[in-house]
Amino acid sequence: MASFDVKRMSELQEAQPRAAPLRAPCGACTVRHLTLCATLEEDELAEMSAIVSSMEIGPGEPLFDEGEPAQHLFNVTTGAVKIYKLLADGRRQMTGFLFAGDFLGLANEETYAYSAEAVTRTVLCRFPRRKLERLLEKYPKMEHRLLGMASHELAVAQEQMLLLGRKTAREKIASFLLMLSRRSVQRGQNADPVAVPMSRNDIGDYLGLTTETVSRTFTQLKQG
Amino acid sequence: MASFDVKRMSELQEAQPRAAPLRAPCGACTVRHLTLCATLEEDELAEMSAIVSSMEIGPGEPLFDEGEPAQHLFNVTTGAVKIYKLLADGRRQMTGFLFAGDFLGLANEETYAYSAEAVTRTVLCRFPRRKLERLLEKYPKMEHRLLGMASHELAVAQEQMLLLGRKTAREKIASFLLMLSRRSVQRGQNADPVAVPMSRNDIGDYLGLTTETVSRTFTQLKQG
DNA sequence: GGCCGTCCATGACCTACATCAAAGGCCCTG
DNA sequence: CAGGGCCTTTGATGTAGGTCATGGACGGCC
Repeated sequence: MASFDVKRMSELQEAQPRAAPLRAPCGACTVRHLTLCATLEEDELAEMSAIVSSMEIGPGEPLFDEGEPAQHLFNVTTGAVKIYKLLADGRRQMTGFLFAGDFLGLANEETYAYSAEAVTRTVLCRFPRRKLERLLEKYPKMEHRLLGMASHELAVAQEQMLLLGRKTAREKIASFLLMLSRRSVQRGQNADPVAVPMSRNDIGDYLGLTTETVSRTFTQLKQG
Repeated sequence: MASFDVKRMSELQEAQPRAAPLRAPCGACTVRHLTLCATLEEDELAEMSAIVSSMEIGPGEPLFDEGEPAQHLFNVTTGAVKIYKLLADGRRQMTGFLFAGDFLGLANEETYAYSAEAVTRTVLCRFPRRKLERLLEKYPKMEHRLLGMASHELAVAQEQMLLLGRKTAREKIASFLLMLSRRSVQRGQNADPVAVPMSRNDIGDYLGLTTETVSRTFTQLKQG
């Protein structure tokens, strides 16, 4: 993990006893305004509470794998998750890093289109897919919200394609750090000494670079 | 344009007098089953007809530019459209090629997140954004359908990130041809001598390669 | 406290693809 | 039908970033 002191601190803060899946008190949710649940009234929130459960996973633990039946959807409460796709020979492409408030598991096929795994200790809300779908049917404004989130994701994905296809290593790293900084601010944290919770290897697989190039470019940017 | 005879033929077929925007007879739409409108009943379709207009643009003509106010959404009826993002110095990344049945213009910001331009002579349905949004509000199943389409787009985008970040030039070209072939079949056309309506340059900007590398790899694949 | 595994940094070298250059084909237009 | 653009192909050469190898720092574990 390493890197910036900020990180060490936030990690300590997050430490808490591992608990069995637990009914989540959605009313007290700190990231609700960022998520799917932002649109809900008091009583609707209760219906969400009824189908959601909370779970926690540690660094490196898988959430689900590409190709697996998509039975749950998730919402990150605290921590960070990476999502990625693999080629047969092991080459890997991260397609995103997700933080508090981000949603994952959306799939219109019956199986997940990518794998997901915790970067740091992570707490998530878990929704059974069928039950959530029934709720979406009942409350179109939730589906509307979800469409907004999906089309935002789509814009982010296009920006990432621009990065992967056309930017130099320096530009990739710079864009990456700026992205982290912006997200950090969004969540009310420091913008400048930004926490970089993921490994060089993960970053490389996100930016279409090797570990070595990431490392070299970091030191180059620190100096220059 | 060039390439396969198939192409020349389809181009001739498509030739037709340029007409002013026209009320479209949605009932007769040949690509409806592929689109947003697939879910609609007779009377709902009439409401769509009431807000849609048809338009036609020729090869190279812009549909809209990144950053422009997003006032319309579009559905491709015949032809092909490319969508792309630019860097300040002119580097370009195609983020997609769209064919009959594909939807574009979705934006949760007030402006388009990418530019769009015709590859071949193209006919589209055009929906005023506000009016379509009102219709979506009225018919949640349309919004549901749209969410399905968006999440499909998202899966495609992730596949493309894998390609851009981790595949070799050969693999990129091969994947590209397979994608064209699959889409062609979806639309009831030939799978094998597949039509390649876009230029080497466009393909390069789609795959994160230069024109020269695309050309070389094509000849290499033809031989090997 | 010593051992191991993982991460990070850095150097030496290599290669896939970019860049630069030139020439032929096709289409349009005067 | 001659001339100019644009697209494509192909060759020669350059280089950003990959690959391979080494060593040091840190952390977990017996």
